[in-house]
Amino acid sequence: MAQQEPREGRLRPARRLTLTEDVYESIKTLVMDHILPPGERVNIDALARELDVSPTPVREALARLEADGLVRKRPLSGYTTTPLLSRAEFDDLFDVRQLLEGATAGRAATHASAEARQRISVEAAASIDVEAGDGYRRHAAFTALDARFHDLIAEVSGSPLLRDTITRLHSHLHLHRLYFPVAGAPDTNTEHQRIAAAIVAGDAPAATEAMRAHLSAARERHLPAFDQLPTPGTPRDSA
Amino acid sequence: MAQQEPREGRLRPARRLTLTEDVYESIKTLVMDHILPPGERVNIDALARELDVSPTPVREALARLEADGLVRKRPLSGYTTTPLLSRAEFDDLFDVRQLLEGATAGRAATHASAEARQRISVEAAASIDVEAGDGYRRHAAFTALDARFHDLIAEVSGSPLLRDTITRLHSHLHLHRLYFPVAGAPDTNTEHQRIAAAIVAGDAPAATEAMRAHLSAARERHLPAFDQLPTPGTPRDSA
DNA sequence: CAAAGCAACATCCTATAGGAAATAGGTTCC
DNA sequence: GGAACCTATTTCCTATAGGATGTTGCTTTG
Repeated sequence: MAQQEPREGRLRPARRLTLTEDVYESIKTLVMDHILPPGERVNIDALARELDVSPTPVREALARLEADGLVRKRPLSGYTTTPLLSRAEFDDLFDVRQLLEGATAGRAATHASAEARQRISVEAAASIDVEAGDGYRRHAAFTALDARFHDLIAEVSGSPLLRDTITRLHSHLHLHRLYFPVAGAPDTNTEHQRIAAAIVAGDAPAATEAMRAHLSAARERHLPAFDQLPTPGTPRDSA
Repeated sequence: MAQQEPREGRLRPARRLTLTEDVYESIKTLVMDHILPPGERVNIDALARELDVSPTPVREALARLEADGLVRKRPLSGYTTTPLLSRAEFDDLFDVRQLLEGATAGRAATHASAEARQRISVEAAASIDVEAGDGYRRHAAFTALDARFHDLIAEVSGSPLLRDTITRLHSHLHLHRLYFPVAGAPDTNTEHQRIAAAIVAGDAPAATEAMRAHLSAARERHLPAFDQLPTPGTPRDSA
């Protein structure tokens, strides 16, 4: 576990309405940031002690996270964090992203309000100031910005179902290797601006194509992560 | 006291490995079959008594169902079953289905094994014997058959992620009005066979188009359900 | 007669305890 | 020396009890 705070400091910042909700967000962050390593066993009691709550809300939060695909539950053996994406799963993910997000970009170009187009344009332009910060911090900021841009387009597409589906997919993306050098930030910004321009211009086919090209390029940028680190596939999936 | 003997009639047929899993399936069936009406409050204790288990596994199952979108949880007010789909949500659902399932049909046509094509062909042909049975029984059988056909194509498409996504969508479809006269069974069979033929022939564009046309027709067939019954939108969503 | 305030109720949420199963380690036998 | 068996520990899973909160119905007042 290796969590520094022994007892007094709580992980969750402020009580929301229900404790379970807070625990859910806390564990989700733990998994997303790989503080709980992928493929690792998750001890319910230990986690409950760590968060200073009873096992019950932890169990409930874990059940939700299982449906989200962030943890797995083997019937009589407890929970484990979902293993890292294999090369095949990663390719599959980006295939589906191209399909879904290409559609959202096209829909956004077709029927989006003027105010929405403005927001997209601003968001794409704001991608510049990511240069600040260093290392992990910089990477986290970049990832968050990218996620926000894609989610914004999904929101504007006018299909709540499509947006939810894509959001779910993005959670899976975080199961990818988080700590690999992100070299293509400038390229990403350029591609984002191309997409934004097509949407603002109302050119649906161009927006779709720009999005698909962006995702294709992003896939290529992520690819080296599979060669330079050990255990490319599922580390300890003994099921 | 842990292994309680079968008291009265139990809802779940046979213990799987974990009690929570059984409870999850039981509640899911209850919601799918509208035994728990859409938009209705779900009492945890009452449900636990009904299933003859403690509230804990019920709570855990409900958490999973919430992630599935079958129930909603209002922070300090308990769980409610998801309201019936509104017209807009229904249209949205079929838009996304056309996008996703059109893709699966095309992919199936492109790269599916000979054995898989055979299975699809058989499944499409087997759609005939639905004529037996009466009323609810017949409708349930037809729905199950339709779901199996679509799932089979998704499975053969070679994209696990796409298949999972579609499966999740189909759960939402069951939130639609379950008890409306299904008049277009023969049409459905014909359309299914057209799709199957295109996949067997390896014609991806034709398979995609056939699937999209099928879903478009199915949408039209379902449409009257919105006119002949009360509360077309969200009945009691006071959030 | 309507609206606001109050009180009782029902329900959810959290905590704790005990039983059952699987895993891991050591020992014994081949 | 290796493999299988047995035992002990750890962990999960289920059940029950108590505190806190939202909701509902009734009464009272304008």
